[in-house]
Amino acid sequence: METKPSDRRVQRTRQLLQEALVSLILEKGYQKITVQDIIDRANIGRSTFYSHYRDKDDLLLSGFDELAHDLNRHMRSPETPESVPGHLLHSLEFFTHACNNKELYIAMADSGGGELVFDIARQHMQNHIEYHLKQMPAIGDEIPIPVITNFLAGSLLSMITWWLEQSLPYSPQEMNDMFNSLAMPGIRSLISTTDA
Amino acid sequence: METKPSDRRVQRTRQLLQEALVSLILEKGYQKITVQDIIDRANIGRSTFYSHYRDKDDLLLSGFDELAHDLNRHMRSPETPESVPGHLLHSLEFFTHACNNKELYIAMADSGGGELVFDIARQHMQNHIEYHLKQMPAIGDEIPIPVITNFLAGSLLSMITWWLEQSLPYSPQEMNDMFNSLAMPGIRSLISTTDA
DNA sequence: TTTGTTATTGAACAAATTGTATGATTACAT
DNA sequence: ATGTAATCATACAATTTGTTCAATAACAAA
Repeated sequence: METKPSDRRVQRTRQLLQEALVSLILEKGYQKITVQDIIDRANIGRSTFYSHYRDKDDLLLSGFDELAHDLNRHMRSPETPESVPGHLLHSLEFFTHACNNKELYIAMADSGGGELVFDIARQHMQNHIEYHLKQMPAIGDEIPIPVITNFLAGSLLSMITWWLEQSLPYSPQEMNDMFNSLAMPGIRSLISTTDA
Repeated sequence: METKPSDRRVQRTRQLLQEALVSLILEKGYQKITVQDIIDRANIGRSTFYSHYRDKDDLLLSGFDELAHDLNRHMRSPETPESVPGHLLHSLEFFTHACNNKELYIAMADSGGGELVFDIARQHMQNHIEYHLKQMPAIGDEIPIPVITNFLAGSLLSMITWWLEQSLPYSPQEMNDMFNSLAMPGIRSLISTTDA
């Protein structure tokens, strides 16, 4: 894939807008940001903004999309073996990715953009988690899969958010270990041990 | 506490506004609601609205406050014994309260008001959970209390939200049982069993 | 350098929304 | 019947939004 020559200007414009948005979120929170604020900081014309994005929301979500794609790329790279004893979810990838892109993550998690982004983030996580759950040894049917999935995605998302708000007081590995210590015993207890 | 005679009109106005907001949230989502929408539906004058509430947010949060107070009242009523074997958190109260006030809860959890309300809801839950955690037999210090608290509040909140979005497919008791099956094993594993 | 294409600019614009201020009107207790 | 307090209706300036359009700038190809 070659980038067309004329695309460079476009890309530069989009990047300036994204950066402006992120810095503004960290300053005053997403809700209070106005389109005028964004284009002022980015030095971009008003009509140019609206030729690229429909909305303020559109701009935010496009940034989130890139982030999600990047995360997916890291997820698929099989650096981590499939079955580490206690770590069945590859949750470490979430923590490290959040750590490596903390400004973006903090901006996303911060007041305002929240709700919009969180719904999508939870959906991503649930897809990922569901995939791993299905690879696990037979899980009893006492608790429906969607409930388990939601439980794991919710607690993981909550821990990551807390971690970001606290300015990353622990390493990704430590956070992941704690998450697994808290969340996985409940999951393991569901695995049918009747065949042993 | 007697309600002053002139307060009745005030109360009626406030209630009309609250109800209008809730019904509008369920229709179009909080974000897209305008103050004009609210006062139109409630048949309340513009200036009256602003004499009661500073904002759209203010109106939303005032409704949430009432809900939280009501929940606290139920929490304190000692109908449920302090130490049910597997249920150390009184999490059942959350589920039943959500069930009894589902319209309000759904409106609160629904797209838009989310972020605002969720921060406060999580804070309430964390306070409650922290109280219960401190009453538990010595918990090892491998995992800091705030992490545990956040984990529990996050997963509980996530499960309640999911439950509401799915239109209450299970009973409060069932939901609570599932939550405890998933969340508590991780907590129990932290309790120092060295003294047995 | 010249030419043609495409992105960006700047300004102006209507529409909608916000929060405030005002005097008239209503509800209600005494 | 009277007085107080809440509500109403309307108007208002200030922001914000998203669109339009002609002028300008960037850039590739000739």
